[in-house]
Amino acid sequence: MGTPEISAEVFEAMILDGYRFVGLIAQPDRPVGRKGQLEKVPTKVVAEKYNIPVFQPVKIRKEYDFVKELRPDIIITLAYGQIVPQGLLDIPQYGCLNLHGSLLPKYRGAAPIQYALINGDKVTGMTLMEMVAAMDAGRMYAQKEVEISDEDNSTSLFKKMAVAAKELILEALPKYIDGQLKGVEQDETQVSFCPTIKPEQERLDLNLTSKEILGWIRGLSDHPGAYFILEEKKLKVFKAQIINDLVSAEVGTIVQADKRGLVVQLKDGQLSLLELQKEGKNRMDYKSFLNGNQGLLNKKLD
RNA sequence: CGCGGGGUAGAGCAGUCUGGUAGCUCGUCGGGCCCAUAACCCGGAGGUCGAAAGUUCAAAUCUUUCCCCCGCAA
Repeated sequence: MGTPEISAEVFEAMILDGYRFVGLIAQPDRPVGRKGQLEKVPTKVVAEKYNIPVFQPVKIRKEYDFVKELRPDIIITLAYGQIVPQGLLDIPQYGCLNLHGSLLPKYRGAAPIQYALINGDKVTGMTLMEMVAAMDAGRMYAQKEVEISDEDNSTSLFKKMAVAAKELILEALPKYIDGQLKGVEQDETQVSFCPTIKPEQERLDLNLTSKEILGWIRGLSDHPGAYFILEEKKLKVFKAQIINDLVSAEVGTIVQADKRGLVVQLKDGQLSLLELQKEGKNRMDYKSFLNGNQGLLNKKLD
């Protein structure tokens, strides 16, 4: 069970490693883009390539009887996107395993990879765990750490996590089936959550510290992108760098706008904006942006 | 028929309302200045103005149709 690109990668790696799938469960295809055309979810593309049956129930909570007929030995889940009901968890004889994008018990929930960046973590990882009714609360069978570099953003970290997820499942699944993995209960005192990021959270809050703002920029880049407001319009920032801890102007003021950089004052330092996109325009580097947007010095972002 | 912005030199933009010599910033090439430079000065190259049709003496600009890109919403 899985839906987005990272799920598709791991799915295909398992197929190529010799695992036989009796079916794929994914979220329904959704209209994408301005034309509202339906686009196949990434895992579905892989499933069709290998002639694996695809199931896309609108509400898995109610529609899961078909799974009994598939007679799966085990169910593997990665970023499916719906809560899986107990009735479904009870079907496979070897149970249900979930690949989660954090080092549990930290970051239970929908957006663990983004939150690792938002919080400026240096390390995160994938956890292979038992699925239970409570979200991401089951026993842990194996983990694989992933280092986060300063250059990482959401896109690059997802790629690293996909690699880790492939390695983890291919190493650990045979051991699990042989009963070699005992599983460890999660330390409930260390649990933290990372709910879905809402659209209003994509707007950068000038009350935050420079590190926190940089975290949001990295966590939301390349998609959907975090933004400031400049002259009533959204100004997305995809890449930025903290250049010093000076405070020489009011927070939000553009203190430099020339070929050396486009720099905004934050409450505890100055942030150089490197890749931007104004509403209705293409994404570009700061030099191009400044060529077409002159006179920005001393203006304010909100 | 969901709402909105846009397509002009390699890049980013102005010019379109009010038709009349193709403009700005940057890059690039050549030269100069300097101990030196991403700084400064001088000069050059580089455009079928997204496409097609129409109106006009004359269209980047007005009319019509089409193509493509982006933001929002889903």
